[in-house]
Amino acid sequence: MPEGHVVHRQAKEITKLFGKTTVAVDSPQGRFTEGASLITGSALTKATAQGKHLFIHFENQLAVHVHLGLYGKWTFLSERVDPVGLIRLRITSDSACAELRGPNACEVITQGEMRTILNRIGPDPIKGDDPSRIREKVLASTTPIGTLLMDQKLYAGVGNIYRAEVLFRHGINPYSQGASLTRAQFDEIWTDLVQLMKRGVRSGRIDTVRPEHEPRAMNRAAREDRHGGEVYVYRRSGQECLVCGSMIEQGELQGRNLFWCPSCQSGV
DNA sequence: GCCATATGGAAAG
DNA sequence: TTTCCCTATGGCA
Repeated sequence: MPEGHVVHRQAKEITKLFGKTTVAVDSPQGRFTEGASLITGSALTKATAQGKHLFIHFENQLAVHVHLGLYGKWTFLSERVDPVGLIRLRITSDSACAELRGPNACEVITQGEMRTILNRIGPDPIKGDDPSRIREKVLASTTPIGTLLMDQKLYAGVGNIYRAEVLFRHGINPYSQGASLTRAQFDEIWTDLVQLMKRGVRSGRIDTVRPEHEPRAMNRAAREDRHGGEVYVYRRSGQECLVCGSMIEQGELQGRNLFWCPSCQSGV
């Protein structure tokens, strides 16, 4: 259940474990048996990520496109073991084994199909992409910024946690229209996402609390939640804001949980 | 055992 | 805007 930073880590891990290796691919669950037959025996060259999409490239020019969705999960092992649960895709080499459960998407695609997918995904802060092509769209939009941030055609890799946290860090109300932001605010948000998400790639967790608020945040995340990081508002509704002490609020936007501080994020 | 929940996204209406 | 799909887990009987 990752946001973009985790997918980038997984791409690196898969490349490290299996890059330039001829692997065996199978589907213990059975739903990817046909796809597996198209690539097993071909050398895995590398894995790459754009936003939350993962691509595992093979020497025969085919690739496996994986999107984890809400439930998907990779497990990396040093050797193949008896399958536990429903394993859609399994990659095995002499020295490693990767198991994939519950993905939203797991399919073999051609180079052309990969381009089609990449073309509909927006710039990715983690890759250092240029946000200029989405700046005017956001600044002209009557849609809430809290919705725009979750739109993968605009902000590739941003999920519910980064959305909530970056808006808090800039004092922006999630319901403010994109058009109500200044150009400077757009740029601040983007720059901050680049830093936060790159840090997430390095650490494997989402930490958004600034050093000066760190003492109040210490160990809260570990006690309160299991997403594995220290945050200001995500899943902290009903608790005190780490900055001003107000109660964090919870709402819903596009069917997803939304968290914000009504005091710190009262303005645009 | 049963139920609610989850860091998503696409299809259906 | 609602429904559906994918799977595992934790809380509660």
